[in-house]
Amino acid sequence: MPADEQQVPSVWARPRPQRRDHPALSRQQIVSAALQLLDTEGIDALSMRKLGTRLNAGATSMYTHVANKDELLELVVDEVYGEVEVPATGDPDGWRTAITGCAHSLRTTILRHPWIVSVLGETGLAYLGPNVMRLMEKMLAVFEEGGFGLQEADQAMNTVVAYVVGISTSEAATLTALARSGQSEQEWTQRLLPAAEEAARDHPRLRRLYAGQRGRRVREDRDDGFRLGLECVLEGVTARLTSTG
Amino acid sequence: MPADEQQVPSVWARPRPQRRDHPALSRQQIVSAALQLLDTEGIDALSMRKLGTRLNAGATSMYTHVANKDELLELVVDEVYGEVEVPATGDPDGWRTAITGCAHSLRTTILRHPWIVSVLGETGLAYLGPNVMRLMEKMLAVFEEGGFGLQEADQAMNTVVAYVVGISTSEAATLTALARSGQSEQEWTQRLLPAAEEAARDHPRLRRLYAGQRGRRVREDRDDGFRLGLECVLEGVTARLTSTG
DNA sequence: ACGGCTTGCGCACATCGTACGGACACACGT
DNA sequence: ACGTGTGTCCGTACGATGTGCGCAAGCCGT
Repeated sequence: MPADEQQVPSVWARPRPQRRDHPALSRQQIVSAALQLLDTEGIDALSMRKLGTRLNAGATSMYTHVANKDELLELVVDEVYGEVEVPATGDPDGWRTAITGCAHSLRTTILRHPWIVSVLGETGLAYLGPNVMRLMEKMLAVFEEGGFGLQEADQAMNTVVAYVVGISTSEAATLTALARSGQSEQEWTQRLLPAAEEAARDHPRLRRLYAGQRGRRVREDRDDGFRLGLECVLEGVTARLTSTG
Repeated sequence: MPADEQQVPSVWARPRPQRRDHPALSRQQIVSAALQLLDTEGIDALSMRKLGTRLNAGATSMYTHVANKDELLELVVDEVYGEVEVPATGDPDGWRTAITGCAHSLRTTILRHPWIVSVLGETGLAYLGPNVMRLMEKMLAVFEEGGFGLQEADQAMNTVVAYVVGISTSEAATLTALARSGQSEQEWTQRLLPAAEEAARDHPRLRRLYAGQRGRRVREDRDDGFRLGLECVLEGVTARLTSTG
């Protein structure tokens, strides 16, 4: 070993890359990094090793802060639910606009993190994360202030959320497929349309439907469809679950 | 032994374990075996190797009939959608009962194959499988016979399906978690309830809700909730998308 | 000074999807 | 009769994954 090894400190002499001045990793950091990785590269790209590298950490270092990958995903999902906004209601008639706002916020949140729908089927919504609890409580509050009883508020919430999640699942799957294809939405639909028309050969109604929307069905159409469907759901909820409806 | 023993020749005389008289594996066989494996052991248990073993085949033999695992999953999903029944409508007012029946069939189909919801987020509903196409066409037909225009029928179908898929996603996730825990539904909820109440500490409405359903929320309640929500959705669809509503 | 506690990490293992090339049985042109 | 495909099956191998285990190293109370 040379004497002047301090000049270019050899790996051995290095004063340990300041190890434990304070914990270099935290659960929150891990969750944030995972969220970012998921958003930029999709769900298939999330591996513990890659996540570790992002955090200048070893692959298995996360296991001191998180039990396993599934638990990490649950944490990230709850983090995402924290982004959903529930407008406050002023007057008793404001519940419908508040819930409408909440539904839109939920949808855009899901579409901002499209990978989430391939995790929902495993965690469900009933896993008791704090942000999910907060969201549910707020929605229940809105319905109650709107004159719903607790049971009816619960039923209404479940119905609305189911609709939003259902629509968003299908939309998010489309978004993911589109992102994976690397094409623009125009190219993608143009390339897919012949196959769709072929598959609809024996189905006249589907053929008419496709023909009617040749090249369309872009974001604005999906937004309108969502809005209209939501109005249907709220209409029915009003009619069946309130006395004033 | 009869003279025509060539019909059942001895094992040794048999002309090679009939290799290529006709292909030993078929796409349909593979899909069926995969479906059975998924139903009995869940989505994590589906690996190409295990599937091969089930079929007395090598691990990579399936790739002559199926491009890759994702494509296999798409095929299985379409197979499952083939189980959904759409009752026929006689009179123009029958659309609502027909769609109700279809919605129930869709839900029970999903709950019979709970793993499917963790695949829906990747394939979506718009992947053009023949059974999905047939299902959509039938639903559109029911709505059209009920007096809906094509656009309105499409909108109504999307709304109803979204609601059903949304509800079923959450229910299927619960079922999967329950199956993984290996406990009975009673044990499971009993064990989870303290955690739920703890998580609801700062959320009075959720606390009341949990208190009100101590130990309940079993299958009958979920069925009733689904039915009621579906009525809401159909009510709104009637009101907003038909002229007669 | 010393021993426990917490945090991070290198290594190893089992398992996964699947690319590749060979083997085998048939169909067919010559 | 004999090559020459052609379609089917599988043994092997490669890279990647989740994660259990044990060690190292700083920190803290004694």
